[in-house]
Amino acid sequence: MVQGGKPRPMKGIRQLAEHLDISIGTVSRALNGKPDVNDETRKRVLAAAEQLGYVANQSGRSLRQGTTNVIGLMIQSSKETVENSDNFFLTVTGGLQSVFSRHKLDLIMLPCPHDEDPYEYLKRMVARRIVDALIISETQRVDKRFDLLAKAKIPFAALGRSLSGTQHPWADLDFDGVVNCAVDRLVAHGHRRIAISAPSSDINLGFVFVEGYRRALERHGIPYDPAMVIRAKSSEQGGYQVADELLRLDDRPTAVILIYELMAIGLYRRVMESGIIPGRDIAVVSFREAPRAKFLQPALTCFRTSLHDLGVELAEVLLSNMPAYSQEYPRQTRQTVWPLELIPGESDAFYLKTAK
Amino acid sequence: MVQGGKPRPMKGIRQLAEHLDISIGTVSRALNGKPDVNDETRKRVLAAAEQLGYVANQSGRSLRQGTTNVIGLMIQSSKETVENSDNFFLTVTGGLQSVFSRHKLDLIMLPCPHDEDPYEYLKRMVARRIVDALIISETQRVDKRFDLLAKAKIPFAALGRSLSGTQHPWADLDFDGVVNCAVDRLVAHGHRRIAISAPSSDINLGFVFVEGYRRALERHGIPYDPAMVIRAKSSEQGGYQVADELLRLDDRPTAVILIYELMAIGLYRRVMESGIIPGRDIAVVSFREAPRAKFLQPALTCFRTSLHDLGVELAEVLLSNMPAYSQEYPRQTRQTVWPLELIPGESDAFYLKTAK
DNA sequence: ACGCGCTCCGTAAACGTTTACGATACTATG
DNA sequence: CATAGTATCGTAAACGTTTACGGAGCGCGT
Repeated sequence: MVQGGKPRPMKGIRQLAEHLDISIGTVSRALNGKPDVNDETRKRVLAAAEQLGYVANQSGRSLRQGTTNVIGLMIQSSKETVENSDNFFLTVTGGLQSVFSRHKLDLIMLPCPHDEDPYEYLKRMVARRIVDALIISETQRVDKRFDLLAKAKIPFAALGRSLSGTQHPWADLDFDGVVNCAVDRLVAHGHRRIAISAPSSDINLGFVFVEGYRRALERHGIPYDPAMVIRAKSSEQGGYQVADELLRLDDRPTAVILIYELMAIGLYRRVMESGIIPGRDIAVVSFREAPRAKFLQPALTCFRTSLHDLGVELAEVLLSNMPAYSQEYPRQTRQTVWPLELIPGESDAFYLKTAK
Repeated sequence: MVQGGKPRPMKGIRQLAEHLDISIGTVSRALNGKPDVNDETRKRVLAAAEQLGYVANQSGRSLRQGTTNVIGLMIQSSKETVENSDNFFLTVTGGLQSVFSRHKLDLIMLPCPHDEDPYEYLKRMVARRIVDALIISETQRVDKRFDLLAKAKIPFAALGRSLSGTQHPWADLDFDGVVNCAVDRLVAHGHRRIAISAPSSDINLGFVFVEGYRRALERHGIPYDPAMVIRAKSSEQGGYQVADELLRLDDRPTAVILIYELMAIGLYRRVMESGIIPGRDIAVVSFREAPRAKFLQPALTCFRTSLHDLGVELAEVLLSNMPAYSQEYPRQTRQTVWPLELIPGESDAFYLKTAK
């Protein structure tokens, strides 16, 4: 019977060792599942650790092994993001964690303060060595952070593509595919004057979206008209504003593609104020489905995907780039575009009599 | 001219020291602003550190001083939270950071995985000693986490009150005040049959909300009817469901108080399906303003507050409980209820002809 | 000359782990 | 019986900091 003393506050592995009358090295090996330890003693150690509530001090461990078992997810939480993201991050985080937890990796979120430069913030976080690897989000078209991370030799992956070196690993929603599908559908309905909304910030997804739109038009032989691209915030207000600008045009579009579904709420509101009914007088197709807009009438045609699974994918992209896990997650491609599924509604259900 | 060698990869304070030909102790003191160092040498050290890109290894520092300069904000991101929180956390986080950054404290968010018990998760995080202090959110009515944190002697504050020991520091929205104001307003309009929605989870704010409602009714001599309390998720769907249940009642209420504004969207939708117009046939008052619902017609009567400032307040509550900062943030009270401001709309603007 | 206080700096211990290495006891093999 | 091999364990160094302690140099008053 070793069973000695009541569980006093545990100081460290040393106390645990002398409580068991075993050397500190063996205790460490037992706890970490190293082979050089007798099954019997390992059981004793684990039991005692459980009973005394011992857990390894992360600082000591990190200092020794140079690893923290923590993955960081940097989010900007810029003013626009806060208003729009609609729990985008929390959902993706769920997917990330479902993978990481299998490897005893913890995910923490690193919110960059509004008043700090994201680049400087990231630099600080990298320097602090509080995480083993990083996921960055809201990638800009050219994003200095990629160079910083590459130079610091810290494994990373991006949620969202970027032009800064295409060899960087990332996972991104399939903006190309979505906008292609939307244009195809609208053209098949007879539309040739199709407007599109783009985010007001210089986040890269906006460029990808508009470029895909442009190429899709080209494929159908429709000339690209810059007046058809409306920059607006990705919120209800933004949608309202988009509708406002479109109504003001001389040559009004017959269809509009929105980059974020919340915008549809504002757009519906504005066009209805002018007696225009979506799905009858104007076709509306929106990018990503938001739980919010399910109540729109007529039902919005939009695209859906599992953000949770996107998180899973992104986690695997990252792990394949971490030396300690790369053999477990082999990869041929380091970039993935994540597909979305069309949800047909009634907002683009009417056929336009082709003029020509 | 000390200026030697090109900036090779920095290993630690030791290399920095021998680069400067100064002892390692002095370098440390210089970097940390300790008094026992000549101004001249301090400048040299800081310059060299900047030039060589040296930053202290956090693990080493933490190990030595037992402090990390990191504050953790635990969020549950349960299924319900993910759907509702509507960037609640990101906004509060902004306020938290604006205070913490003044003290060189970094905030990280700790999202508890869906499949892990929050208590166990918190225990792990505490044990890891990755943070100096913790903020927990979504407090339950009885929340074991308070005992855990108290026993671990780690400074903490809660976003949301709890019954588990009223001496714990927290900041919370003024549910009492809001529901009182709402009831008063409705009663003044002649309503006496007032329904209320409550969250389906056992988060404490639900209890506070309903209890406040109950006391307010009592104050007006209106008997409390359990049938008037509808449990539902705090989402559009939940609002839809609330309306559904209310319409099914024999003795329908003439007014309803919602705990979350998003619910109003679903509720509007459902009652309108039955030809009932909010603000004419039924009075609707909602708790917290969400940017989403601004487009509702008729305009919703609800309550607004600055979640950013709530974050500031909460940060100060926490700091006042951390020994290193408590003299800078002295406090008489450790709990604060955060006020909200009524935004009158038209959804409760009609006067009921008092029956009696 | 002596002592005292002050400024500045170097030395070394300590924080809690992990792990390379060697030591011991025991088993199997010749 | 000698030797090699194996299983298990103890020892001690190392990770990068911070900081208590003491020492050197200096000025100044007695």
